Amino acid sequence: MGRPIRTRRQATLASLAAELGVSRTTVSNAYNRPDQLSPELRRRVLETARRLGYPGPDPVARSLRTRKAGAVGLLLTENLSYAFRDPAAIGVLEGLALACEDAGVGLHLVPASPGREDVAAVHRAGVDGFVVYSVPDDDPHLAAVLQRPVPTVIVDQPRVEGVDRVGPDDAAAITGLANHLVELGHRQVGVLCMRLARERNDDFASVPRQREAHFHVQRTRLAALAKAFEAVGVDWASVPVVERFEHTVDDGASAARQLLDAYPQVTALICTSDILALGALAEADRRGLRVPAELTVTGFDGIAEAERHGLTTVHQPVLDKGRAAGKLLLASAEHGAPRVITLPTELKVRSSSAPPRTAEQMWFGP
Amino acid sequence: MGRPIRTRRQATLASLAAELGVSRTTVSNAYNRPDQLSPELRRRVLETARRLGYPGPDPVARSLRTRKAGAVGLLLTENLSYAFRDPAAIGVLEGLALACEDAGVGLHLVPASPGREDVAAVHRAGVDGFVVYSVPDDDPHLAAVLQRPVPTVIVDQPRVEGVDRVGPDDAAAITGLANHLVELGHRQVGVLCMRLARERNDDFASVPRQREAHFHVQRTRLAALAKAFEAVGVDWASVPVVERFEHTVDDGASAARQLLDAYPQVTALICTSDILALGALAEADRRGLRVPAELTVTGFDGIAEAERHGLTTVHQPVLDKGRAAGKLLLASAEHGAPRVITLPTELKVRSSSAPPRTAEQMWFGP
DNA sequence: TTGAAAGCGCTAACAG
DNA sequence: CTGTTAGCGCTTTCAA
Repeated sequence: MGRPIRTRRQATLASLAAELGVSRTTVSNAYNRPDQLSPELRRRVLETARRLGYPGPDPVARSLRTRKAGAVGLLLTENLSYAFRDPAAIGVLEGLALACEDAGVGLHLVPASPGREDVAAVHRAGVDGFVVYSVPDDDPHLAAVLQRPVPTVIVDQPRVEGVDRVGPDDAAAITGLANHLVELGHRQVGVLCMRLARERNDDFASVPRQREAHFHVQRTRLAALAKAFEAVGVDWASVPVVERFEHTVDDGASAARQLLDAYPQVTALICTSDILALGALAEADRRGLRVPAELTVTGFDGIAEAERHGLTTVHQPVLDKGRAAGKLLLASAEHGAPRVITLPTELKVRSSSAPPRTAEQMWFGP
Repeated sequence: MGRPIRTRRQATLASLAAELGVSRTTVSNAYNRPDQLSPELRRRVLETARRLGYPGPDPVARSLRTRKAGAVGLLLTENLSYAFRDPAAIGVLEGLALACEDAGVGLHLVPASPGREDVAAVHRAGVDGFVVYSVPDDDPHLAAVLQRPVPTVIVDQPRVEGVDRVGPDDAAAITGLANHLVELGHRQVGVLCMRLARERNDDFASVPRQREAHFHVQRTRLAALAKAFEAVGVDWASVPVVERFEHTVDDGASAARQLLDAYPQVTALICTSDILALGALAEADRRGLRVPAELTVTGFDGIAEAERHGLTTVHQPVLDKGRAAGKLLLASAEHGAPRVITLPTELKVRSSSAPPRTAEQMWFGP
């Protein structure tokens, strides 16, 4: 509650109409179509409403009748905290919220705990459509969303046949980054990536595991990296890839540690997110490895903190991504072909990447 | 849309029941009370549902019937972007989202643009209660919320008679900070504060303006500062207070510039938020003023970045604040007295505060 | 301008 | 375990 005792919803539109001796239509019009009745009558209706403590038409009943909930649902998988701690996710959320605000509709965050397979929350959400942000291919909540007879837009992943999608061209984006490293001369690289499946594996990821990853984005980026490096003769099976279930700077650091401990010869650490890369930078610092002189580190996303740290990365317009998803959903006219919006990305070469130290330099110094 | 042509909601619970030759109750039970019918029958119901493309009970209709929307509304005033860019606000949002997730209810962000007085969105939101986060005393959206017959919890501000509230003890918290500065010997201080009213004033704020501020938090903090400094003989009317409408690091910097240009003798800059303080720090750096040797700067909130910059500040548990608000709202049993949860705060003395330089030091160096 | 009729789709007693 | 009965509170043709 919050305020003094409030008797349970006393007045309804009907009781108000009765009190006034007019029809329900008239009262309804007083609220929804002011031009449909005399100002004088309207004033009387509203005043009586105030006197009776009638709070105006019940939003749920109205929604049932109009078949419009006035809200869009947002499905974020995994612990909500990650969404609120990753600047890239916050950017998407902000963009989406902005689009909703422009349209005057609410944004309903669906409670989707990872553990509790609480698909019911999806069924219970009174919304006109869903935006699904970056979930695994086999997410049960996503399945539940797709069952609902409302429009859906997926951001980033997964790719579902026939469903609208907004996201970057991951393969192209990371290929550009890989080419940058190839041109610099890196051949001994290592990769730090985010979770590849719903089951935890804080360890090296085998090639089959990479190929079968349940997260489209990671799968695509790894595949593109493999292709780019194999094109210059690198045997991808020999490239160490370390996976982390949680997406934090600390996990990035521990992943870098695990990788560098086992493969000290690596000259470049490619991270599939800036958060992980920031951790890698911290770990390099901890072991006294100079970046980029002794180790190149790259990220992905282009968050503000990456810029402050001079991280070479791929920037993607997260705010626009969220906004585009919202607009797409809200513009959902009946349409045939699913729509796909591919956002531009930009390679940001900064001070964390440089040519690898040659063996000679290793011995005689730079 | 998103997927191939989908005929408009064909099946309903009733049509399914008819098709199966059972009553609506039975179908409803198949979804909501599995233990109320034979597994065999339930299986048949669910299978037929799938065959007919029945997506399960309509959430809005269910809400109307059960009188439970399964969501709580969140009213954030002002441009949404500020909420998503202030770490303190994000923390509150995260805590609230967590509480909602625990309870399995959705979190509905109400679109409340500052300009467009779109109070309708508040009326349209199908929610079981509202959390209002930090809005001005005279916010029309808040008024609309209080009109709705659902529980409400206010976070931080304003204080409304009879409404549940969660927040820190601002006066006590900032008094602790003021005493710290007083003990260090500061008497010539300046203040950087956030907006004091809904109309913009990016300039010095007169004492009357401070006293009549429409934002309870700012008003309280300024009053407490005044009291603490007047207690040691400082004439508050002579203390410069610069106000900024927007809450960004850049605005903090420009405010600091404006203040220091006019009052170069100031030895300490008290900022009512870490964001503003971070800007002040940047400005001090820009003009070559060493902190804390030549200028003391303090903040409020205790965000992570403040810690990285060694900012002396008052820390408040923002995540707990959001979570507490959610729990309070969701626990809303009928109750008499409004509840108030006061969160603990902690003065964090770090490296941005030190005794003021004496005149002697000014001439002869430290 | 105003009113009467007809549900939107579902759940909750309660009785069988 | 299943069905019958009654609305939840509102909007919306269509007439008057």
